[in-house]
Amino acid sequence: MQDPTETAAEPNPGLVSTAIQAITQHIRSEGLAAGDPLPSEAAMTRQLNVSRTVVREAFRSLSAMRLIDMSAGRRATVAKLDTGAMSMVIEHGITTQQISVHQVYDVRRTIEMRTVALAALRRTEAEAAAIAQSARLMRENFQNPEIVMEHDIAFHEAIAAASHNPVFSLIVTAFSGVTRRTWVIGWRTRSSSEDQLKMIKGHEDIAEAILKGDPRLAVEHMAQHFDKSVKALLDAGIA
Amino acid sequence: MQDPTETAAEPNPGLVSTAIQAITQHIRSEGLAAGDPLPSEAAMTRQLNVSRTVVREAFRSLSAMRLIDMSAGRRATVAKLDTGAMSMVIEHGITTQQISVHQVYDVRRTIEMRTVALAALRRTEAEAAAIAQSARLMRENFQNPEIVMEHDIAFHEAIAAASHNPVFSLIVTAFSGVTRRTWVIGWRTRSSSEDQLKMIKGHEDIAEAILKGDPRLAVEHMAQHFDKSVKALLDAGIA
DNA sequence: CCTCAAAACCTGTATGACAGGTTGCTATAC
DNA sequence: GTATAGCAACCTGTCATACAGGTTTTGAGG
Repeated sequence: MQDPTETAAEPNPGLVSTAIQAITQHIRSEGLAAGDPLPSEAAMTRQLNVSRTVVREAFRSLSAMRLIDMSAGRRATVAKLDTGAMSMVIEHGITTQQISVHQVYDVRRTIEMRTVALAALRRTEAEAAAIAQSARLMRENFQNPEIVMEHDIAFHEAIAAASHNPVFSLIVTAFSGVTRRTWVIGWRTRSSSEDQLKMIKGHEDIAEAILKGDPRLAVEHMAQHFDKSVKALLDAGIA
Repeated sequence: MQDPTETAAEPNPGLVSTAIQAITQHIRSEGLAAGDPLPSEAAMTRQLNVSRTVVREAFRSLSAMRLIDMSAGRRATVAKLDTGAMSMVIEHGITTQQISVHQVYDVRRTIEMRTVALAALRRTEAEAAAIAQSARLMRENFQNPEIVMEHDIAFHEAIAAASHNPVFSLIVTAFSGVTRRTWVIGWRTRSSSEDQLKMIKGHEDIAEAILKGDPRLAVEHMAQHFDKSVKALLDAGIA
């Protein structure tokens, strides 16, 4: 906040940053959509009058953020919306202890209270079925934590998808990485199978409310689910 | 979901992806915090037994996501949490028409209904003052839309900061770019100065509720604010 | 018109070179 | 003994070139 170089762009733009901007600008001005091809590195090299090294680092940077897709031999293409970069930012915040798991859960709760309501209102039959399916698979595999976790994650992502707002999906999916790192901890604090099955029951309740198209009920069950999950993490000592 | 190469890592890892993982892994395993230095490119080159080109593209990619800071002559350092990458993802979604402004506003509304409540509960005196200050500056400059907009953005970011959850700040700030592109449109639909001042009054109401520490009232005013903003955008034909 | 192989083009990676910035050490001056 | 100036070592930024291997285009031959 005090350092102007912090808030403003870069003090020294640097050729690579310039190239990155040129590429994104190209996407914008040409009105490119997902899947459309971008200029080749050679073309960009001529246009910007810089070395291929610079252009390549720019392309690679955009690829790392999953804004473009690169593969050998083919020209880069505009990418479909993807969580890649967001996940990495969140992970980075966690591993460098700039954000806590608890804080992520608070955001998740806020968002999923909304996605579950929207899902109840907007879900297609297929989406309702997919959500219920994930819940069912959790129960069927409840002796194998790893598998239960994956279905749990799929469950929440399916609800986000059923909200029909890709921005919600984006954020929920970005948090999945964190979930993968902490889920088992929460599971273990549910010492008895009874507790574990009760937690799975919570998911089934949510799925049922979505199927019935009852947003109020869905929100209520989701709130309970999160309260229990957060409590489990707190009990395990996760700040 | 159907394509395994989509969810799993890359089909062909690629040396650069490997290097990126190695660097993030280094941060994790060494427990580095923001500001700590990373190995030099030369060191990484030796460790991974790849060319400097590859290592460099990896560093540059992480720099583009703002996970690390690079500058000439100095070794790269672990970066403070920054919105950079998230903003770019959102912008990319908007410009390639994979998400709509309306969808972003729906997410903003969801999140800011929460941040405003948390701010009312947790804000320090200084934070409450900063929020009120932004609202005041909006009124003082209300003839200059550009300036009003910047204070509007600062207002919402200040509220997010006062929630004391950096993840909320991260997301709210990531949306600011979208706001900058659409704000003026909403402003123009408020044809009369009276309407414009009424909108500014809404901000002052929010600031006051936060100062009073009344989350319920704050949420109520925030809800009204968003309802009006979204209506203004809809009137202007923004989907 | 179809098929298939070569050519043209593209990205992935490696190597070497040099400019310019940063840091730390050392030798000199005080 | 201490402070300082300057040099050496190291580091990143950019460029040029080369070649391997994948992809698309083209054109010749059937």
